[in-house]
Amino acid sequence: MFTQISLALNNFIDDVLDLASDQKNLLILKHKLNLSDSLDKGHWTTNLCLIASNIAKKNPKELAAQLALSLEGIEGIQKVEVAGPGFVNIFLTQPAFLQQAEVGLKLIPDPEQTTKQKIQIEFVSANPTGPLHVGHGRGAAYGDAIGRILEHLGHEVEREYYVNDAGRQIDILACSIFLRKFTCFDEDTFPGSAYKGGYVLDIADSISLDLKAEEINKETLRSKLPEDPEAQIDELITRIQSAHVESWSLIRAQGLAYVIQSIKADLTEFKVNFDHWFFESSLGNLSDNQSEISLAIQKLQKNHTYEKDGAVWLESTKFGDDKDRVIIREDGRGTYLSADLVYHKNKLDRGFSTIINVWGSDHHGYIKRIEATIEAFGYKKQQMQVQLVQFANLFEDGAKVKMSTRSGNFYTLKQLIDDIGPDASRFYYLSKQADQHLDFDIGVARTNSKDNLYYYVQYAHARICSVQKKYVGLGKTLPNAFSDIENFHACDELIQLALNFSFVVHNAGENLHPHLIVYYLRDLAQGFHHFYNDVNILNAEEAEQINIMRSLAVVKDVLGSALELLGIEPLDQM
RNA sequence: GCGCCUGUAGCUCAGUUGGAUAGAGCAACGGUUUUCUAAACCGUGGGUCAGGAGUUCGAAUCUCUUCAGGCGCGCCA
Repeated sequence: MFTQISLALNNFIDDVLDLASDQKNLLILKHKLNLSDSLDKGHWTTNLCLIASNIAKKNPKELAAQLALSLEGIEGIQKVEVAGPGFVNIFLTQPAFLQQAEVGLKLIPDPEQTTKQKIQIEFVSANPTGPLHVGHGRGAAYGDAIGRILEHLGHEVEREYYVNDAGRQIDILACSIFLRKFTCFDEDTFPGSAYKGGYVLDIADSISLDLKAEEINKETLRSKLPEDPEAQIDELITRIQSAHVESWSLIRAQGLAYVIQSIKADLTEFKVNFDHWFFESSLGNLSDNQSEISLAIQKLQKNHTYEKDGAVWLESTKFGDDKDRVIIREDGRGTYLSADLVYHKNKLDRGFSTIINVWGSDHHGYIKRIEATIEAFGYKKQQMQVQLVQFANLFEDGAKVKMSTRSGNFYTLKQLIDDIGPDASRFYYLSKQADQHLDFDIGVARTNSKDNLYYYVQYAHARICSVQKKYVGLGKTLPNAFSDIENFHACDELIQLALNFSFVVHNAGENLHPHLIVYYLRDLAQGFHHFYNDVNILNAEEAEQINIMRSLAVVKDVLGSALELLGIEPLDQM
């Protein structure tokens, strides 16, 4: 019916309203055809006449009366009412209404008709210097859900993880492993800027070297170190690197591989799979003037850079940034930005129409400069969408779970998954808009009651499965169509709610808001639980029962699909 | 100081891009089970949508402003 009605609305716009083409386009863009939020407002409702009256300067109620007349002739429409300031409420015949449920899962508007886009989502991209923690989990759940939703809407999606394997952080990791492996410091003198987590010891144990502990001069290593922790760690890196060239590169490579492997394992357990792992190191080095990074920077240097204080600056202010940025330091090394801007060029060169970056919200100041560099390379900044994700606070029994990355004492994603499972974790991660603070209460996620929204939703799905099983147990076959529907009204509200799935998915996809699906699931589950308590299904009269079972199958399918869009497996029993 | 985000019921949050009477969960109180899973359901109370001004048929939503909170402003990554 959506298609027929929206066709009629377009005809109305063309034939009845006499508009200039830009006014017409505005009207087409702004008017809405929605499922009514309550059945006494009909099944469908449109604000077309309200918008049109604004644009065409005509009386909305007169327009609405005209529109109502032209809609009433359409097959399947029972009556049309003008309501409020000029809404048009459309009531369908019961067969036409239920007919919609038969295609309940088919999205409207149909994805086949929308333009298919090639979209890339880059997310998580945590530095490979330790295990993923609960903050990363939120980005992982979010990016993956967005991917699923966009795929469901018919787009082609690639998921990518950007591995920062070239920077100083990895040197610090390697250094930490070395210091642990050969116990170069006591616990209380261990360098403050080194990684102290237990996993560093695990990595140290996993690496076998020819280097013997006796060959290391710990005295020299520890002597006259700078006070400043950052300078101290840099000095340690230099000393170890130059004294033990081979062992150093072995530790660095194997340590990195170990961490990446554990990150991959955690993500797999979390049911997040990346199509592509992009290594920063693959961009090459600035010292090699034929490397990807050098060539890209040379391109920028033709028009958009200048030298000052011995460094190379990108004129990012020309493209809307707040200040110009250094891309090559005084000492000739690149900045973090230099690699990152080349990475973004690389992504856009690969032909994605849109690239979505999921970043921690503390990076919001970074958006403008990346947009500026995208434009400097000749792309449009609108091709990149940045979605910020706030960190999640963990609570347990009302108290905040303390986390300290510095000491290596933090709640890992793995622990969370082991504790409440990947599905409940994902559900709660996605239960709030991504760029808002999230208070995640593990205690609630463990409980078996209505407090736990996750189980409330799953229970609705499981209950339908259970009724279906009983129904089949009575020797009956699950109906695959409605029958004799003129007077079947028991499930009207439930079906209307189920039909809204299409609109929720579109909305969630357009705005990159997976949390809308969580709230929709809650509403649909609630609608079902109300119904279930009101109606004794298996004692209903035969014809009625068939139609109820058919309706519930639709609701079950929608619940299942919605859960799967969040990466959650629907439960058949609990 | 500049920039971004936020402010909705006691608490945690939704609010379909400006629509009809602002919703839900928790918490509080009262009720529902010889019947398909009570991990459920029903009822009651609870609001100056932070304050103010503006835009229009119509504002929680858009503009301006005040107040309160968070974050970001490196030749760090």
